[in-house]
Order: sequence, then structure tokens, then C-alpha cells
Amino acid sequence: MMTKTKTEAAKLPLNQILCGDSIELMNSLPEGTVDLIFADPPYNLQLRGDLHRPDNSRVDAVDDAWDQFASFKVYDQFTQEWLAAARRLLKPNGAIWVIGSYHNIFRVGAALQNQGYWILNDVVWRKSNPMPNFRGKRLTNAHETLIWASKDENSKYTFNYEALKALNEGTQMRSDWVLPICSGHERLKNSEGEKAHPTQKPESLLHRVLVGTTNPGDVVLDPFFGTGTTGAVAKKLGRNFIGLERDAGYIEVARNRLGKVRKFDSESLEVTKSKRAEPRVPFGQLVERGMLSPGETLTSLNGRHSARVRADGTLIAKDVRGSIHQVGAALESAPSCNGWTYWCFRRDGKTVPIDLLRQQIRSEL
Amino acid sequence: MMTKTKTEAAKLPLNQILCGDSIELMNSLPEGTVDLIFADPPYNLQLRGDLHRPDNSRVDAVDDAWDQFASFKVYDQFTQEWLAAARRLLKPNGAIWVIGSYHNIFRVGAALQNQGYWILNDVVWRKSNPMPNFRGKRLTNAHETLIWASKDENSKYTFNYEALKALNEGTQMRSDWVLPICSGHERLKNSEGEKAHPTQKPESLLHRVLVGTTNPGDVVLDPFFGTGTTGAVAKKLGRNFIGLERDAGYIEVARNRLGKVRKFDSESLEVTKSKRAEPRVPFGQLVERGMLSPGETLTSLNGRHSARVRADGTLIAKDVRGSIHQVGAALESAPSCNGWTYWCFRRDGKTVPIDLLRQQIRSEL
DNA sequence: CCCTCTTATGAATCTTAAA
DNA sequence: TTTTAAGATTCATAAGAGG
Repeated sequence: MMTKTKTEAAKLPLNQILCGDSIELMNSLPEGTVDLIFADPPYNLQLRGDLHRPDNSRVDAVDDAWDQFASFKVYDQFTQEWLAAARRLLKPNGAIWVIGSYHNIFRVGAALQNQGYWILNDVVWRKSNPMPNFRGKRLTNAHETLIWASKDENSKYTFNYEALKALNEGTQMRSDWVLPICSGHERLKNSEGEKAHPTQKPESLLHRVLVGTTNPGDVVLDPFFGTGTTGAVAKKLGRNFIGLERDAGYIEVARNRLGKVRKFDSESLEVTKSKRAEPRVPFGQLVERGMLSPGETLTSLNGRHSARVRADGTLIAKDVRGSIHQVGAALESAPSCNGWTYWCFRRDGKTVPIDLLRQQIRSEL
Repeated sequence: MMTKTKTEAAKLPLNQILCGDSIELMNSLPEGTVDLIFADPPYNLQLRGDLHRPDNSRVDAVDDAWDQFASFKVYDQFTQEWLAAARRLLKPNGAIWVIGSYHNIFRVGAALQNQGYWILNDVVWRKSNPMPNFRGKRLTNAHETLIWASKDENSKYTFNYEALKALNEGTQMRSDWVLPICSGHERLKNSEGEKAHPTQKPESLLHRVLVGTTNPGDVVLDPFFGTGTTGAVAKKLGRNFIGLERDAGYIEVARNRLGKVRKFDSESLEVTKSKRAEPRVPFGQLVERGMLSPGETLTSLNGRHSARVRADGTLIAKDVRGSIHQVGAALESAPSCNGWTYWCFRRDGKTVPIDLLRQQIRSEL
């Protein structure tokens, strides 16, 4: 295990925010002194005109100058430079996390690999409450991607397997994390009541990253500090942070925020257990999974009606088409109907409610 | 809309598997003739030595010769070549899906963008039953990533929004798909009872891809056909497939598989249509047909505004006149307004949206 | 204080046929 | 090809207002 001299470590501006260009600042810090880097670089969204919700309200888009790049080539150049500066700072056993979307993450991932970083996992942050696709032209963009990589293939990176397992109610932490976006009181506001930063990340995300891949006392550097989520969670968890940020306004918000943060009592790092509701199972999944086939006939529990399954998970009966619930309700002239218990299928000569198939899927989740 | 001549289309080997090098075979096919490409390219896994479970049984890893690449450079070269050949085959409004893991997907994504493909979504296949990480050194690798991209930025790609929404029981389909891995009876075995292909994809995944982004009769090409999941689902769903595969053994398994597959009946392949596909009805027709009378008053859905119908199918309100949409937008100070759902008329003491009258006309067409 | 209803909002590459 | 106008389109949360 290599360790740096006290002199070099003393040069580290621990638990401070430095104002300036990330790449220049990183190049001015002593090499091989940082345990973990968490980076939330500009995504290069390339947005065009305005977007309105169906209720005609305007979406407050990320149109800040810092997210504008002239071309992929310019963006790649920027990415290569900051990743190289970051790698120089890492201890031999250090690691990096980078978060992004499909606009930029493929370029970031390829650059990481090209520079000798060793990808350990890609992690999907599945947002429980993403913004919908208002025009119905694409899938709801419901996730962002994080890449976790060590400095090189031989790094003995930090991974707190048992801690993450505990966070996940006793089973191995997976590469997909379901967490809500940052909203409500957690979302920092400026004096006008507007959001202080357009892309503030939730503390729950950083909590999982830092608990899982750092130890107390480690040095965590964030080159795109923004309003300081990385610093706030690091301080709570007893890690040291270094924040780099170009925008003085963001820094002011972050300093104010960090001043209010207290380190958790080390004994009381209690695990917030997520209550798991019964997962919703769309009827269409039964069709996709081949448990029911398009064209197959379902019969109602009372035997009075029948309907046929379509490839998109809707039913078609005499004069009616729609979801299992809609068609059931229409045929019974009822205001509503629980299609799961109303409709039955035949297997091995027996008539069975389709709810049985839903239970089968739930048991697999 | 560009369409190819019968001569060119006739050259397409529909619903066949061609044996040989994917890139050479693609280059031999007529350009601009394919609606959708689904590709599951080699992953470049770079596994170091054998992997053993805690009980010392050996994991049957993906270590076949076709998955070994000397370096990222060689892999990138290969990727660029097959993506270019694929792009040449696509119709102007065609699209591509590529699936991969963190070992290769970042390089594939960057190459797609560099070649002018336009990324529409990245999709996470969240496996409900992944293989755990036996050594407890990383997170359980519980997902794979798919990229959906159109041929270029201006392609009018196929997206069956309503069908996917129906598959998801009425709410927008998201970019994270929870589906089980391919196992059990679906997993093809060879004569020794071993799995016939190391990375066979579940049919449920292809079902969602093909229902969502193709129409019946479309041509779907898979350049890494393997044991033919793409072909099997395409055949079931009434799409045409072209399979390219180098390994004669896989082809034999796939041919056998496809021989047993039957197409679902056409009616159940019909999918919930989007309103955009419905014929346009000029508002003036309602007046011409006497469903509304000139001089009659319409009120807005929120009850705040009213306007009177004129003989030419325009509305007149305080200070504004124009189409149902224009007047609605002006009164609400909104950038746009769907007049069909905004305006209501009175019949038999009830207030009804004028869209009801449009539906009446459409049902007569 | 509790419950209900309304309003606001989030890293977004978000229309298309007809003239 | 470019321009114009029709008209299609949202989910989960949380805060705040009102009763």
C-alpha cells in the first residue's frame, strides 16, 4: 500500500471549495492523494426549442451556458482532459464515479476505458418519479447511468460489500438503484424561490456511493461541485471532501448548505429501510413473457363473456377493446372491474384466473 | 416517402438465415431496404481466467473464440464497420437497436453517435433473476443496456406509443424494462443438454422492441442472429426477418426453432393506434352537417370563456376570431390549444366536448 | 389537526400534414 | 423545399390552499 508523505497530504485543501476551472485546479493539487472522485459533468443535452407540458406550462430546461458544446469533438476533448487530470490525483487504489445520460455517457465511458481506468460496474439510477415524455414520441427517460471505475485494472478498490447488502435488506446490492429525484425541501432554492441549481442530485444517491465505496476519513473530490451534494453527504458520513466549482453563485449556496450539515453520530448511521409495496404488474407482461399468447381466448369468471388477447396486452371482445379492466367493466355494464380476478384462461383442462400468473411474476421479483 | 423498386426489394432474402460474415453479407444486400435492425454484437468481455462459484463449480463464462478481441482498437474497428454496413441498409426512416453491457456498450454508443445515428433512448433491461456476484467484490450485475437510435436526426421513426402504453397498463412505457432472463424451457439446449448459445435473449425483450418500433410487414434484420430469437418473435408478430450468422451450428438450432414457430392471427396483432393516425376532420364539417349551428355558443372546458360559431367554421369571441385552436390559444394566452377537447356545446342540458361530434363523423368514415 | 383538492415541477436531444 | 396551421400530449410527488 502506497501512502503519501505528510507534506504532500498537508497541501490538500480538505473540506473546502475551490473556485475556478476544474482541470486547472486538479492539475495544481498533489498527485496520488485522493481516494474517490465523484463527478457530475455537463451532459451536453443539445436541446432545441421550448417544450411545453400538455397543460401548456413551460418546462424549465437546462439551457445554461456550461452545458453548451460546439460539437462532439469539443465535448470529447473536454472529457479527456478532466478525466486525465482526475486520474493523476487518484491514489493507486483510488476509484471514480461519473454520472450521465445517453447524451454523454457513452463518450465518457469510452474515454475512461481508453485512459486505463477499469470499469467495475455501470449502475442505473432508476428514478421513481421522472418527468414524462410530454409529446409521446419516445420512452419516458426514467433513468441515468453511473459508471464506477478503479484507477487501473490492478487497483485494490474499496467496496463495502456487507454495508451495501445491509442497505438492501440483506441481499446483494444490485446494479440498478431505485431512488426518487431531488425535490421538496431537499431541493435548494435561491432568494427568488427558484431552484438554485438545475441538476441537483439527491443525497440518497451519494449516500449509497460513499457508504459503498469509501471509508471514514477518506478524501472525496468532486470536480463539478455545484451546490455541494457530495460535500454534504461526505461531511455527514465522516469523509473529507474537496469541491471544485467555477460558479461563485453555486459556491455561496454550497457553503451555506455545508455550514448547516452535522456529521452523523458514528453509531447511529441507521439504515432507512424502504418499504416495498406490492409491485405493479402490467397485464401486457403476461403476453410479452409468453404466459398468454396473442389470439388466446379469456373467459369471464361467471362464464358469460369471452375476449381475445392482443399483442399489446389489450383485449378485444364484441364491440369493445381496451385493458382487461375496461373490457370487463364494459361487458358487465359496471363502473369498474378488477380484470385480474374477472378473467380466466384455460390450462390443462382447468379454468384459472389470470391473477395466478400475476402472482407468479411477483414471486420472481 | 422513398420506396424502393420491386426489383430491389425482390433481392431481399426475407425470412431466411444467411451464413457468413455479417459485414460482407450486409454489404451484399440492397441499400435502403430495411426497417429495423436488432443487433446483439459480441461483448468483448475480457474475462481473466476461469470464474468459480463459492462451491467451486466453474461458471460457464462467455469465453468463446468469437468474443476475444486483441484490444479496444480492434473492437472499435469491428464496431464501426458493422454499424456503417447496417446504416447503409436502413431505409431513411429506419432505426436500430443494439444491446450490450458495460464492457462494450459505451464504445458502441459513441460509434453510433459518430456515424450520424440519432439516439432516441437508452433502455435498461433490468433482469429479475440475474446471476449474483459470487465473490462479493462488485455489485450484482443485474442489467444490460439497449440503445435505440434512428438512421439520422430527421428520420420519422416508428414508435407505437399507444401500444407500449397499453403493454404497461395505461401509463407511458419507461426506459427501464423489468424482464426475466432467458431460462427454463425457452432456453435452447444442444444434444448434450448444454445451453446452445451463451447469450440467448428472452423473447419478451424482442416482443417489446418489435411491438413498439415496427409495424406488421416490416423488414427486421439481425446481423448477429445466434439461435434466432429475433426471427422467432418477428415471425410470431407478422414481421419479416433476415438473419445473418457465421456459425453453422447456431443456424441449425435457429432453423429448427423457426420451423416450429407460428404467426399469431392478424387481428390480435393489431395494436392500439395513436390519434395521430386518425383522419383529420375540419371543424367546418360539423357546421355543414348541421351538428352545430352558426350563432351557437361554445364554452371552454374550464367554463371561463365562450365563443360563437360562424358559418365558415371559425369562432368569434371577445376581440378574437379564428379556428377553434387559435381562439382557444388566444383566450388562454397559451402557445397552443387543442380546440377539439377545449370547446364544449350543450345538448339536453349537458355540456359535451365537441370532440364527441368528431368521433361521430370518424365512425361513419 | 386532519383531510381533500389544487397547483407546481423535474438533466428533455418531445409533431407533422398540407399548402 | 419552406412555411403555415392543425392538433396531440403527462406521471409521481410534494407543497399549499381550503374546509
